[in-house]
Amino acid sequence: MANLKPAILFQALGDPTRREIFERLVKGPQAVVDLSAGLRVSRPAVSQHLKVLKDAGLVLLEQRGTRHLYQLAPEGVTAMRDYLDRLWDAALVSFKAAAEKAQKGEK
Amino acid sequence: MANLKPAILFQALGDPTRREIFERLVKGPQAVVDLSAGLRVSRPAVSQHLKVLKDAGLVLLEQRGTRHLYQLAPEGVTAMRDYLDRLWDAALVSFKAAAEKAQKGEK
DNA sequence: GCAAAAGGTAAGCTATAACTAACCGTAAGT
DNA sequence: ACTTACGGTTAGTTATAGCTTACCTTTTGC
Repeated sequence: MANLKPAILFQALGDPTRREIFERLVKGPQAVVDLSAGLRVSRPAVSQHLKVLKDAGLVLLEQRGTRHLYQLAPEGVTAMRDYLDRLWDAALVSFKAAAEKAQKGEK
Repeated sequence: MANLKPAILFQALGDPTRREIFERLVKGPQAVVDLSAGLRVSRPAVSQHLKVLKDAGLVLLEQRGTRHLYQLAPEGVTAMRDYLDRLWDAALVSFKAAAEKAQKGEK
């Protein structure tokens, strides 16, 4: 299935249009037509962006007849949050280590 | 100062090299020379990336003589986490709303 | 005062990401 | 069966992000 690798996730949300699509899906599942209405890019462009988001694991697809309903993928969001959390923790650790080292050095 | 707007933040971390630089700074403050050693891009490239990260508010600069020490900017990381948290909460809300609506509809 | 070290900036090149236009497939309605 | 709605895919174009090379400034050490 999806990678859920930070590299792919951040790159996917790095594009403004893609992030706008992503944010619109917060309100609930939406079809491609509804999404492209209100966006200043063509419908094929939206399709391409959705493919990127789906491959990244940020979005899920449910086909209802001809309508393709896209919605947020919880795992994608949590994966990014986890990444930032781990990063943050690691930063705190090395910050503490540096502080203690400085203490010893001053003694 | 820094924008701390999601658009800028995600775009900054969207680039692989930039994310690698960012992750290296987790271990603590580092100078440009040290950063570019081990990266397969030139030092000017690293400088340019650091400028982007700094403008985005993800990185702080402290000049010590000729050495420019870069370190993580806590606000940048927390800004991204907050963004994802809010997004997540909003998604939960609309999910609940949709579920209740479906309930009523089935009654 | 001069050389070396560190790093930012400018100019120019290149790869690629994002877009549109055109096309095709499929499901639903009449 | 024919038509309409919906949406994915391809081909081709263009803007730009990222890179290197070259250059300049500033600080430090001798």
